[in-house]
Amino acid sequence: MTLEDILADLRLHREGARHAETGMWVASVLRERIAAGQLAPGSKLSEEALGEALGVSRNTLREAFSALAAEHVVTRIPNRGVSVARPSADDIREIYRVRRYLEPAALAWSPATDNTPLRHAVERAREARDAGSVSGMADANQAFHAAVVALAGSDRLDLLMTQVLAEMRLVFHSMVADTAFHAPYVEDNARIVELLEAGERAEAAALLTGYLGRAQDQLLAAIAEESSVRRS
Amino acid sequence: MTLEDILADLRLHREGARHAETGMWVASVLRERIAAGQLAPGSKLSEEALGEALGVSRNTLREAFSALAAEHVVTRIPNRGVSVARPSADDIREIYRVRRYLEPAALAWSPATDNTPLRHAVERAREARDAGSVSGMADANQAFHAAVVALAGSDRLDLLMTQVLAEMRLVFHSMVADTAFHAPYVEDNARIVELLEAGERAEAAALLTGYLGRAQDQLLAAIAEESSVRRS
DNA sequence: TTGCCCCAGATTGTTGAACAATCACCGGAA
DNA sequence: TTCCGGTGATTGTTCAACAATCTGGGGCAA
Repeated sequence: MTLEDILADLRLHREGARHAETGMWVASVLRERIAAGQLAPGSKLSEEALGEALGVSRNTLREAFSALAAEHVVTRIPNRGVSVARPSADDIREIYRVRRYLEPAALAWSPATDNTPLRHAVERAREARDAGSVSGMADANQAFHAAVVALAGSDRLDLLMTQVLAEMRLVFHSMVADTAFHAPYVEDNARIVELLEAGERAEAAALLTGYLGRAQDQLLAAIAEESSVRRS
Repeated sequence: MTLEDILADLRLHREGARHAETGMWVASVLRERIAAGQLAPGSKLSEEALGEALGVSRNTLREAFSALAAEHVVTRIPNRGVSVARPSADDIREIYRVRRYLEPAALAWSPATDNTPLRHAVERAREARDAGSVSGMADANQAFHAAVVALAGSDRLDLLMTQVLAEMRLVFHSMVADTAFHAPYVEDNARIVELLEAGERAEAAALLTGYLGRAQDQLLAAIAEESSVRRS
């Protein structure tokens, strides 16, 4: 799908939401498109073209860009505009740095709460794996990790995790996704839920920490591969 | 100092910073004023008055407001404008929820690094305490907790902590600050550094967790007191 | 008097056009 | 080839206007 097609598609969304929060509405539309991979990492987002497509003024569009830039969904370079973020190796390291503190802490120190969301995510991941759906597995996995952080019951931490997971989606979009990457983690997640329900919080946290370290290394290797291919 | 004085003072700052990042410049000026307590919690920030005072258009000012609202420094109510945030009891609970996960995690799981910033903050706090400077103690304490999170080496977590601490300053501004509140924590912080240097990370984290819980309870009690006084 | 509706004034939300500043590209000179 | 300078395109910022919404108060009925 070319960028022209995307713009044409966006033109169809130009209904409601006039006045009061138009900027945020634009931001959510773009966020959605980027998360779905319709706007590939690195794509330049022209103010004029997008504004015309969404039926919104450049000023309002700019407000949306500011919000997305704060979320690292989009990269803004002064006088050169914004483009869909393309996470670097350093970005991946930073993402996992955040996750390696947030997720084990939530597992280890949260008050006992309902963890059906965790079990549900594991179940969905198994179904997706058995159906051979890569995107299904990725989605279920994201839901699992979001649920882990949600144990802490903090809106701020949930928001941070949401943003980090959105950036993770960008990472996946800029590399080839295959079943082999996601599959092993399905049962790791299941094991974490077991440990958590057995009250072995420290062990659950330790397992998760190790697993996040391995995932990071795998991604970094894949990214290195990818970029050397791109160079050749 | 009346709001009129503040505006007059701001008018003097209208030099440089034309083009390229004016919006962020305005945001930083406001952030500074709010952190210093010159703009009290609850103050309404009129677009027209502020824009005129800073010599900046309403559109640019709006961009600054968006940034500050994302940081919870300012509260934005649609069609009713923005005002300096006045943290509620729930906000305080949320702040401490974030801190009770972030800070112990940084203590417990960070790679061994240089912790002279921690020692330095403790030293500054002791000096401020001995000099009877409440604001000095508050500043040193904030520096200590920022340094704790900085152990993790994550820009994102640092940023989150910075925002949380900025909100803490607002909490202090909306209540009477006294020496008795800050003093006991000076030696607690010193003890945490000792434990950390002795390699007793888990103990350091546990001490911090308990201390944060107590601080939260104290603040909630103080806020309840304050608001009942305000009502009478 | 008390409570409610509705209206005018003020403020915010959004737009479109304009100009300044900066960048990317391209052709010519050494 | 490499460097330099101009030119067009895009972004950064301002301004003025209008639409939408809120606030406060006056009049009206109970």
